[in-house]
Amino acid sequence: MPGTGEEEFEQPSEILSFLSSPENIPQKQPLPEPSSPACDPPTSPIEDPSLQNLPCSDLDVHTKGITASGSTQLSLEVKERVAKHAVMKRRDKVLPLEAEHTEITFLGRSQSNKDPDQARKSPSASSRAVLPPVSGVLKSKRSRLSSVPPKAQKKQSGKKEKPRLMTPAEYAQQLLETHAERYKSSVIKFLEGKNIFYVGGDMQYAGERTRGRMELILKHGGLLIPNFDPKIVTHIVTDAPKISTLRALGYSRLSDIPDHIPTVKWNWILSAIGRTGLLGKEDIVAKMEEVWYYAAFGERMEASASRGRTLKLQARHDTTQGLVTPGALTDLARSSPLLNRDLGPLKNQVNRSISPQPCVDKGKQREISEERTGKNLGIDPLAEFYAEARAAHENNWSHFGDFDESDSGDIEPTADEPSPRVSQNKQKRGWTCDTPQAPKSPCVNQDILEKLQELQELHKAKVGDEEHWRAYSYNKSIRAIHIYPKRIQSYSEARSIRGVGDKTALKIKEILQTGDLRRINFEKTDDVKVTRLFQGIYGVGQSTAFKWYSAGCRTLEDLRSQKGGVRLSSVQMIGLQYYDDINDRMPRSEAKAIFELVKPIALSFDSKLFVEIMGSFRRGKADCGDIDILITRPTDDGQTHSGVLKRLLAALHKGGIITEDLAIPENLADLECVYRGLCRLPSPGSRRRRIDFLTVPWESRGAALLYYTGDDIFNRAMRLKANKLGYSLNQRGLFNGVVRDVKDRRVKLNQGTLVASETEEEIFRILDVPWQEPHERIRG
DNA sequence: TTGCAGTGACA
DNA sequence: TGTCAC
DNA sequence: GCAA
Ligand SMILES: O=c1ccn([C@H]2C[C@H](O)[C@@H](COP(=O)(O)OP(=O)(O)OP(=O)(O)O)O2)c(=O)[nH]1
Ligand SMILES: [Mg+2]
Repeated sequence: MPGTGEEEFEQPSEILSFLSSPENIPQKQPLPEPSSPACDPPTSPIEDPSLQNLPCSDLDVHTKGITASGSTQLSLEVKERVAKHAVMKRRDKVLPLEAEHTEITFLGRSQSNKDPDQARKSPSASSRAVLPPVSGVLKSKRSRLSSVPPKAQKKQSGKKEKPRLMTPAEYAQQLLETHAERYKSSVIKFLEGKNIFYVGGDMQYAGERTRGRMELILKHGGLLIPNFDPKIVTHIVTDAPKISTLRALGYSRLSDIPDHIPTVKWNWILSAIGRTGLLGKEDIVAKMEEVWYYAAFGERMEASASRGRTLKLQARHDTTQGLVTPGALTDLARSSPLLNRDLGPLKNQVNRSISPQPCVDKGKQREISEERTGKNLGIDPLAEFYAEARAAHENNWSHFGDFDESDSGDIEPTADEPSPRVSQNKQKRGWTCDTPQAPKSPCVNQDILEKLQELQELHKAKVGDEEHWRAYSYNKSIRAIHIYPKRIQSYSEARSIRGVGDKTALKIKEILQTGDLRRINFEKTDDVKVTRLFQGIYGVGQSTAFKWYSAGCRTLEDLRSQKGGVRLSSVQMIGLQYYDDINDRMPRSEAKAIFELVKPIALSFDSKLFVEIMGSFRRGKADCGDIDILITRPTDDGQTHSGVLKRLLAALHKGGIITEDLAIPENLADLECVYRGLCRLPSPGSRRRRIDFLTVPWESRGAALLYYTGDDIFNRAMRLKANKLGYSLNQRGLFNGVVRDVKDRRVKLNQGTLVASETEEEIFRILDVPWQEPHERIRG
């Protein structure tokens, strides 16, 4: 519809001012504009190249207006919060955008600015992760049985010149006998009086990590107990999995460990060491009393908590594993003796020697695990700590100020100004204003990213809170690594990146050393594959998928034939019927074409309607998983958009554009409602596409725009930041003073008072998030 | 140990 | 309420 | 899984 653009341009002032908020001004796209010309001739008949840019002067005027009025409006309190938050703005920010954008539309007017390679990009996290099972299936076989990839073997044989092999107990003994004296040094002996039994990852031999740690224990005044004796030992320090730890202790159950002996992780000591620079011995020792915080096993938390802490962790495990069918099935399918699969690669190692693996000789196993944890940079058991300290000083990429997990920081694409500290070391990464460029998809750590992404997808497909958050966490690690400028070289370097913890760092190390990540194949079991297939059906999630799997279904055909008596809801039937279509992403041009059919119809009902296409389209993505359309209308003339959706849907049904309904708003007359359905271009051979309508009251348009533009991860990050600042953000607005139910959060007792909702920038500004164009709001 | 966004539709 | 989706 |  070439006409639309023109028409909109002449909108009356109120609309104009709404539209001219920065997000709607055609961007002059300073984008990287990667070479490749081959791409994306916008095939849409609607695409009209003749519609050119607006003069950008609007932008300045508008922005000025906003800031002026804004500053007077900000309450002191708010300012303070913002100022406080500004601290974390100093982080080094990088524009995370995938150089993806093709065009930014302005009410039909468009400016195309094609970008080639977006299409190849991995699907955004928001898209339903239904990778065609093929990819998984094909790859999966590979090294399931050969647990030591060739590369690894080569490596080890080449570079290991290990000192004499000793068991941990032997080494501890030796230390006690020969070296104890040398630790009279000036370090704070916060371990004085503590008798520690240390369990490393490997019971057979004391690896370099184990040795280093034992020395540290002694160095800080601890007494190492070579052989566990409950009458002597006061603390058990272990990073090993439950089973190994128990074996080392000679117990068969965690509950056999006497209650007076806290069982803690190495972190317990590590963080105490970390405090030596800051606190005196007293304080450190006091801190160390909070032993539960470092409890090695959730089940034992109570025991460690002599100071009356209680726990829910056990319960949590119970509930997740208590989902009988799925849980049991998965575990059975694994035929692994280990029920707790959360222990990461380290445990994986141990596991291998136990589980029905076409086993590998013990020696090799050991070397791998040693190698992973030590060597390279990491011989030093303090490596982690150094890395952290270093990070805090010279490396602004990671741990920064002591500001919470600044997910909020992630919201910001790049620092508006280089913080002084930042500008010095890291000028390489085109700073501040200078860098409209995403880390290229062939990122230096690409191999790592791919592996982690795969793992993330696998976890996403599983049931249970645990898996859910694990996937969430992977997302963060992945983004952090993606942004990280250098090739990661070691465990400690990985560890120094905010968002990469112990488990992930170990995985990275494995990838670096072996080029592979066994955890992937370990997780990629049959049930996960099938389950992912099922979850590709619209309306089917983890729960249903696992239910069907337990009912014996394995293929879509099984479902069609109701094998095992499974029943599909009507929505799921539609989802199944159009499985391929729905899981396909449409080219941007098609989204546009459909939209351009819809919009005029809506406008024909009421020319003052605001009808825009949102979601990935507005973010400029080259392909869209669906079409998201926002409808609202100014109320200055006393009218509203109430009822238009109903009429619009009727018309679209009639015109054969909408073909199926998936969810119909409760009350079509409300100003705010949501519709979901399927649609198609009325041309032969066209595929079904998902389409969503969202109508909102005019006053909510800013918040709605923000919400509906996404991406989802960006939204969550933004909302998280809002919370941290004491606000609450949703699709209707930004609210202040929301009181939440203590214990059992999430529940709001109070709706709060509206702070902002009419424009996007207002919300950005109050939250002190630098303005970002839709195409910059990509975090998936 | 806790929290990790916040909502609507549907069965 | 749990499940799924945005 | 990560951070606090
Ligand atoms: O969990 C979610 C999912 C979506 N959204 C918002 C952001 C998103 O951009 C918008 C539209 O959702 P959709 O699922 O269509 O995602 P998209 O960003 O448009 O990507 P796709 O191309 O897959 O449609 O709704 C959320 O806030 N949270
Ligand atoms: Mg979408």
